[in-house]
Amino acid sequence: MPELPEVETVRRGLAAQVVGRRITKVEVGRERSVRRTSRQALIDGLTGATILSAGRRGKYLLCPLDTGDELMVHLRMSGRLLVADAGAARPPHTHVVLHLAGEPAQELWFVDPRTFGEVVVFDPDHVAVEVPELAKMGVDPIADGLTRAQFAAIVRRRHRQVKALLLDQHVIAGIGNIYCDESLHRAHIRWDRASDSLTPREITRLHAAIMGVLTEAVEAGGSTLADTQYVDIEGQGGWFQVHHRVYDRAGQRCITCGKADIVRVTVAGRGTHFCPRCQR
DNA sequence: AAACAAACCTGTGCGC
DNA sequence: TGCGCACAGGTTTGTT
Repeated sequence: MPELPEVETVRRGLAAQVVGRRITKVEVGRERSVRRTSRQALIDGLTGATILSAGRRGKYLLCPLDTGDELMVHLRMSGRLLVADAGAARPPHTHVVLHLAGEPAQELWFVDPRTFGEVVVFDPDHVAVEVPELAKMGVDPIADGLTRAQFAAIVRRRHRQVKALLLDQHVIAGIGNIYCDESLHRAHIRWDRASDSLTPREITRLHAAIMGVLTEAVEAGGSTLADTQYVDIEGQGGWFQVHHRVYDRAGQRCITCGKADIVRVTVAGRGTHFCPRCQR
């Protein structure tokens, strides 16, 4: 579910509400959410620790602790982080609860119906062993910055369908299905173009589209679809979905050209939305 | 190297 | 109203 803009919105919520607070107690309901290590490892690693900051790399949330360890949360498809007053009724599928010291006492809930997401505490000195994908992650367009020259090198160096390339977290970190389709539409490029066939002008357009879409989506607090699955740490939805031009608009008239209908195809199991007239 | 299918799970929305 | 199927913001693994 959440892509870079949604995870960044959650990160900002953590920075505003959770950073600086001490974790007084940890509850783990469903062990699957902490499967990378164990229930006990999470409890031992977090109890008594203070959260020093809230960072993000791609779709990974990373919070250094005063113990020297680091808290990592990945929301995957259906994960949510919510802050609530201590003792408040918890929603279904609340698998991890961190009790936060302070006035008022609050709780940070990890809620995840599909249980693809995970919570883990790791030692950053052993990141390559404990969270190996972090070491292999590509450039984050917002956190790291991504210049046109860097982007040009990335697309020219490989021969891949451009959609698959944009979704590959080892290459560029943070773009998911929504923002991929929206960026390709904004750049007027079809999903199945070979990355090394893009002209310099197309590379310029696509780079600008990615940076623009992601930046605007972060400013909008991300996208909350009809199922209202994604919400920020206070339970509020984002509103970038009102700017979607292709995602989830199959069969509807293209807003850009006004002359063709949005087409949806399945590529590698992912719904792919585009305008056959605008994108070539 | 690149592309696809399946796997991991639960919930929802749709057609019948 | 109920049933069964398709599908969902992600990532990994195995197979062509």
